[in-house]
Amino acid sequence: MNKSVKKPSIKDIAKESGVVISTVSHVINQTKFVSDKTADAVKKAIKKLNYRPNIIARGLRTKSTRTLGVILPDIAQPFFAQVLRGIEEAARARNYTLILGCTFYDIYEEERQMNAMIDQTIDGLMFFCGYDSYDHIKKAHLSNIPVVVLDRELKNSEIPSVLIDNKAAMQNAFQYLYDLGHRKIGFITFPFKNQTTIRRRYEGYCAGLAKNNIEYDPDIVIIDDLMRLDELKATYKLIKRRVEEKKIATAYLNLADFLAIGAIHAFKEFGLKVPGDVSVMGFNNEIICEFSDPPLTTVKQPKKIMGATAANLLLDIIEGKKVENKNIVLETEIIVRGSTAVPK
Amino acid sequence: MNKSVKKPSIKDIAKESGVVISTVSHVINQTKFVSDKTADAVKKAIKKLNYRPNIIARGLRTKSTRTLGVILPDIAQPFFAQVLRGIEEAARARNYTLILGCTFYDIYEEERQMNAMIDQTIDGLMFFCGYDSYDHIKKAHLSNIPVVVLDRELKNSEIPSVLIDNKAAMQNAFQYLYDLGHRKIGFITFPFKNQTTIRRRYEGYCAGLAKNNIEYDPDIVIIDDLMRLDELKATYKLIKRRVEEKKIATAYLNLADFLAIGAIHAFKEFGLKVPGDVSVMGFNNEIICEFSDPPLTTVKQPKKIMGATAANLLLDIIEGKKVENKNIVLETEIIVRGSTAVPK
DNA sequence: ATGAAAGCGCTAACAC
DNA sequence: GTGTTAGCGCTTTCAT
Repeated sequence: MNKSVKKPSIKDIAKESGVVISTVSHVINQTKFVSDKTADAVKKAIKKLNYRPNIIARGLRTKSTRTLGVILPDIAQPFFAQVLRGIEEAARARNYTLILGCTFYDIYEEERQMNAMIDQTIDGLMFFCGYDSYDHIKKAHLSNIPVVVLDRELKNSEIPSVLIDNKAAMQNAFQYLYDLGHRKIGFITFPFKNQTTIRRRYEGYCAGLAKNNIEYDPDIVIIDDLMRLDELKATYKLIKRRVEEKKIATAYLNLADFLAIGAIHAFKEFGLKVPGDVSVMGFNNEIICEFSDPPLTTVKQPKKIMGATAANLLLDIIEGKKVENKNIVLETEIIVRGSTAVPK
Repeated sequence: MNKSVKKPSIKDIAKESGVVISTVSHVINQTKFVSDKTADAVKKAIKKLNYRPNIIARGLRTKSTRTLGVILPDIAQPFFAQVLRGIEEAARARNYTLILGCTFYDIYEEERQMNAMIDQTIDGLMFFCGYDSYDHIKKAHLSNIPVVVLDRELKNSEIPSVLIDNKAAMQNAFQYLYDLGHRKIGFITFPFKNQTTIRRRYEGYCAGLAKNNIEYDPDIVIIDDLMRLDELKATYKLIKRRVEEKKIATAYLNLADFLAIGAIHAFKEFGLKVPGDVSVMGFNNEIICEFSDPPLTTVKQPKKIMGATAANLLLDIIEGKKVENKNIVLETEIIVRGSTAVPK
């Protein structure tokens, strides 16, 4: 039916070029000197049979597959997708392939997939944790498989990490609004039980209050799990109540851009002008910020750079390069667009 | 320094449990009956030494790695991320792992990465093509590696595919606007040289015109490469000119949601009300549609289902199941939100 | 400069 | 029901 031929192996090349397989191996890997004449013959045979070495077999010998594992909660979230893009480019530039696993914020999946990847003898692992449970990561690290954690820092451990200073970034955002003249600054977030990244941003908000001697006002802090990406309505309801009760700040910081945009929708719906009546600020600088009306002022995370930095750090470790700093903190930046202004 | 021990192999388990390695293999793979007693001993040893089989070695023997390759242009685009999510879930449910490659619309990368994956002896390959060049895919298919193509159909080939009917979907969208009362319906798109998916949508627009006996009016068709995701300004400029020249339709279909949202921004900027003065319709039903102001009426593609369908199709083929339909066309649906209305 | 051969960890055919 | 063994495709040590 199909004239498809078995993939040629190193043996076939040896036979074709009249040498022995180890010689073929040496010309492929340039691991020993081979005379030009034989080398040419081998190369010709390789081309002729369209031979490419079997990475699996090589991996079995060398214990390296030039493959990196990436575990993250949900590829459909733009933040992860962007970071992954940075990882992908960096890995590719150094000739590594990526294996991807999504955990959907399931801690058991995290561990299960990690083990599955280790079974594949990946050369290293990059981790976005869904929650603050790190035992499995520490286990991997202890059994000598190189790990880099993203977007989180594992205190009191030797585990390398790449992240931003979420607290400082949010405090800067607070200060930006304060310096604009705002004194009633609110905060909108998910709950942060067991999720350090979220908690750190909240701490940044609180630090901003403290620094400027403003008292914490629960009326203008919305902490609710209902405001999921697909639950714009919940955000409406939460904000509607505050508007009706006139418990509204002159400006709101948000855990993330899409929360901010949900809030903007709600404010507009209830007759408040953005930024005229209320300023709104996001976090992450997703593409969506530019498409919002008004465009969203936000805190920019260097997402692609974060990915590339982590990948290169991991590869440096794998390749035994000397790395001076294993806990890299990247800079953030406030991107001013149209959703913030001086208060009335 | 580190007390880390070599990973146990099947030999270690054999020794520990006092049997021979093939027996261990049989209890692991349940490939032959083993007496309860020995099986228990083996299982105990496995647990004790925390043994997990080396997938690489197994792959070398069995020619199967339970790994699927996915090649797509850019993971940071929500459409691909969503489809990938469907792939991931389906693959995981059937105990397969994913390898990911991004090509960034580089046709050489497509082929390079495909080959790299085949070297890894993946069990099958899923492909989003950046352009209409399929030779490398056909080559893979001919050398018997199972392939499924997404979002595109390879006419006159045996290659399985999963996609929507882009032409019909866009024509339906046209009809929706027509039935609303619109007679001047415009179209905004990227150029579609060598990109079938885009061209099919354009054809759907034209078919809608033809079906309703409306003449093609170049004044209200915008075909331009400048309107990239990060180029909101280009969209402004393109639309501004039309507004100034009063060459504006009462409704616009768009190749994709973000183009539609860019258009909405521009229209609003130039004093036109959406949907009062002009209706706007997107394509894809990204999350962003809900966050737009007004929320965007659009054509929904079943993205996760597309991914899952493709993954299951591929796995059925790999596992030798009988599949009746290798070219699956999924249904689309018009999602009505606030950006469309009857014309004034 | 090239060849022979062991062995990575596993599966599967075959023998007992 | 369990054991023996060949071999997947490759790298690498050692001989020549």
